[in-house]
Amino acid sequence: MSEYSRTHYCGTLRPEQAGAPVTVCGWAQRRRDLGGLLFVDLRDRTGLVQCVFNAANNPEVFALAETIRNEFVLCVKGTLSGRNAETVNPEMPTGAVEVLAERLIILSTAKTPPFEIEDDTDVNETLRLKYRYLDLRRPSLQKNILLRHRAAQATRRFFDGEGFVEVETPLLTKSTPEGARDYLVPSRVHPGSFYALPQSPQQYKQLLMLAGLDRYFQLARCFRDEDLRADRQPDFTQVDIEMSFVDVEDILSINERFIAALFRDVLGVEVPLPLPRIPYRDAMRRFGSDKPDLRVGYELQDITDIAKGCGYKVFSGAAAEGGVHMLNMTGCADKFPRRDIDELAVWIKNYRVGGLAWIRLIGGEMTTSFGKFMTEDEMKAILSRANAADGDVIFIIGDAREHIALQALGALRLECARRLGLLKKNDYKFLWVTEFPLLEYDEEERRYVACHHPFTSPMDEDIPLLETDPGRVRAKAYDMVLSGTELSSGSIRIFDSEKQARMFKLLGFTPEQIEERFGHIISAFQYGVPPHGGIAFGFDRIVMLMAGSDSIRDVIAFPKVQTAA
RNA sequence: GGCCCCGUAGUUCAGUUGGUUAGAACGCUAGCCUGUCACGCUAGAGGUCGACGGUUCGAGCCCGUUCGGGGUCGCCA
Repeated sequence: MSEYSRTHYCGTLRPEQAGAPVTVCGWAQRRRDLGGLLFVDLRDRTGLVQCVFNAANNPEVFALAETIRNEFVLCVKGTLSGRNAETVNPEMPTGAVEVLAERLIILSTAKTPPFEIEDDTDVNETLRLKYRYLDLRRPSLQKNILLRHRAAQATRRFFDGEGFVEVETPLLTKSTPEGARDYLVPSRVHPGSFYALPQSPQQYKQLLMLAGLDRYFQLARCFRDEDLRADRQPDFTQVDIEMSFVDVEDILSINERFIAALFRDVLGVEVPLPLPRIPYRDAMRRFGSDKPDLRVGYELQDITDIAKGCGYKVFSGAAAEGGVHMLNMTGCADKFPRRDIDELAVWIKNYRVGGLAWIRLIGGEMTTSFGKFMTEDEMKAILSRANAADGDVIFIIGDAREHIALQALGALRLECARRLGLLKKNDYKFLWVTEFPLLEYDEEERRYVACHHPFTSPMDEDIPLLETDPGRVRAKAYDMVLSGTELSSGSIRIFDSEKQARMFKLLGFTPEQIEERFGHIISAFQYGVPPHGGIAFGFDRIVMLMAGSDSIRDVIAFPKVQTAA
């Protein structure tokens, strides 16, 4: 035992231990010097405890204590003492006790930190990241890191309990064929060649199914060389899962039980199961998003039929090729005065739409941005479909590209909800979005590309459409969504080599490209493939939402900034 | 790559129409103080107003460029 061997953590001391000799170690949070009496709040990861230095009892120790400054690292030996009733601090968990210091070891001195190590200081994030080791001393970040740890352990417990095997897959891999940009690592052995860091362990986990591991999981580090967002880092962690002899139902069932167990174990929050399921197409039409936020009640409505051939050229033009959609913010006309609507009309252009049409019904009067172009009947049809009443404000967006109109209106729905204060942090609204499209047409490459990845299985009933109408084929692909954030994404894989060949052909790969990019996995698939599928959760995002944080950086010990530095 | 926002003591901010020596709070330093806990009191130090250029008799403030940071769209199989 060294002379500074700790007997107790600071934040754990309670009156029951009074009278005991204690040795506590930590950082000086604050010093209160009353002349002959000196108080030091000592901090470790469990919290604070007050240490008392008394000049009358122990002048030498007191003299040394007077040199203590914030963030000095100390070892204090003494006796734990219950405080007199009038000196108890009810604000602190350890407020009923204090350490009467008999010995002090200053283990390390410290410069004055560039910002105060406290939760309620709102310090510039750049500075906090520069001194991340100091930032991480703040209780709120310590709490987040601990929360992340508990979430990771709960994840391992759950999947271990369900018979999953944790397998590590390589970080230095062959470049993946499609998707995000890879991070590259030069090879010493093969000059001019590069390893790619994995965007996900996709092909490895499928090989593990071929290998007969049956149920695999991994807390997998993944890398994508794309621009950052508040909820996106180039270097992140997935809860990666793959299962054999399953179809969509099995995957959804076990993974919603996982998320329920996680929220119960870590937060004490009960997630009602089964989670609601919304097919992708409905999600887009009702919410203008493939990750709808169900904390918001307002839904979109399709008025393409009414808009078709109406007097307003903007609508009729959009309706002819794309769609016109409407959002009635019922009873919110007074919350969105004309000035705010004009502001939203400018803001919405970010979403690549031409503008925002609106109807405002207030005080028995109707004002609208487009009424003069419509017949009375056309206007009535819109109001009737909106089930409009006095006090409503209705937004309408049309575009020749229907998904653009829907996405813009979906973004507007969320922006309105944000302004109305409807997005509550502790309101956890989960759902599955299912039946994602298998393919989408890439205008630049002039071919269909896989929405998910080229191993995603089409839905059985849509297989006949593969060659005739590829854009309409739905996939056995699903996302779990929590309050407007995509938590996970997965699919059932193709395990039939004939079907896989059709898929590659559809994607426009030449035999040479297929051999070069997927040759390895295709030859593996000739040796007995179980039906299999999986999913991957964005672990950082889950923890971010659990922590009630707006930024993924708050739950990563050493995050990157927008320039990926 | 596009759009929007931010940049003034160590920190968080204020700074009038462009006008003398750029302020406050917290923090820091020194002194006093034996029951504080955001201790108190007294005194003090601390600024290239992100950088560069321009307009002006005069710029923290106006204009341009640029750097750094954030949000977002594109992008993210």
